[in-house]
Amino acid sequence: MSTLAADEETRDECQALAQVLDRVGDKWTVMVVGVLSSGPQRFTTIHRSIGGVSHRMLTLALRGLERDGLVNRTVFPTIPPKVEYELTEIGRSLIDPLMTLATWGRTNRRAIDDARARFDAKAD
Amino acid sequence: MSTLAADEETRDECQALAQVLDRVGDKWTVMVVGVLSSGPQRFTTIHRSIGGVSHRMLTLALRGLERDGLVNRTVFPTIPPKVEYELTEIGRSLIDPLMTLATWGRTNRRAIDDARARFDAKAD
DNA sequence: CCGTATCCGATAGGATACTG
DNA sequence: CAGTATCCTATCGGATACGG
Repeated sequence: MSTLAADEETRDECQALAQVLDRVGDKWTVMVVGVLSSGPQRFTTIHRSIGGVSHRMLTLALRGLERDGLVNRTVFPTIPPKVEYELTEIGRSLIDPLMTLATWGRTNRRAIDDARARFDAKAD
Repeated sequence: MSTLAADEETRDECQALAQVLDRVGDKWTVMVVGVLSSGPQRFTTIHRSIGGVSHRMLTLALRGLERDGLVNRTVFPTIPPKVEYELTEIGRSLIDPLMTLATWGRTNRRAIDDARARFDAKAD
């Protein structure tokens, strides 16, 4: 079987999928997961690694991940303060599904860009 | 290996992933893919199957998918007009990656909801 | 039946500046 | 260094109505 919403049971799959996208479908969250997949990182390190993300949005993305239990936040009460973020077990379990999607993207990027160009050309 | 952005090569993965989410990360697109995964459907049928989507947003979602070559649109010049949408080969190839994500969501939904509740409780 | 246009509110997201 | 608050803009998305 390879359908997502053929029957009642798979309708549930769509809901689950929608919830996942609600969590990681924003502009920066998956980037954060990607950066943290290589190990614990400090705020500033993440910030530089991603590049282009505003201070504010990175904070929000990290809060969201922490709230959902995908990321652990550890504060070292030093001066200046040091805060480390790391993926939790469940956070790490998200990497493979995301990799699957990324692979699909790399495989089909060219075809999609071409289709898009053709579509836009027809639209004059 | 199980990292997303450890080195330069995998940074590319993140870009690909970001592009995929740009395409399917909106509120309704994956629902449409889900509905169409069971075969060609007319506009109104899709509209009813999803439920809750506005006429306008469904049109936009379908346009986007058509533009990217994930969906074929066929117009039957009858009166009243009949328009059928179906996944293309590349569109169907997206189903499995999405299923992987959906499965992750179903598996971890409970844990995430709990973590969220705990986080919100602490925040008073 | 299908598509588009218009209007409107809600939210995402950037820039900046201020605290500890 | 890390987090928060404020302001402002652009985009998302719903409701409605009209055209083919």
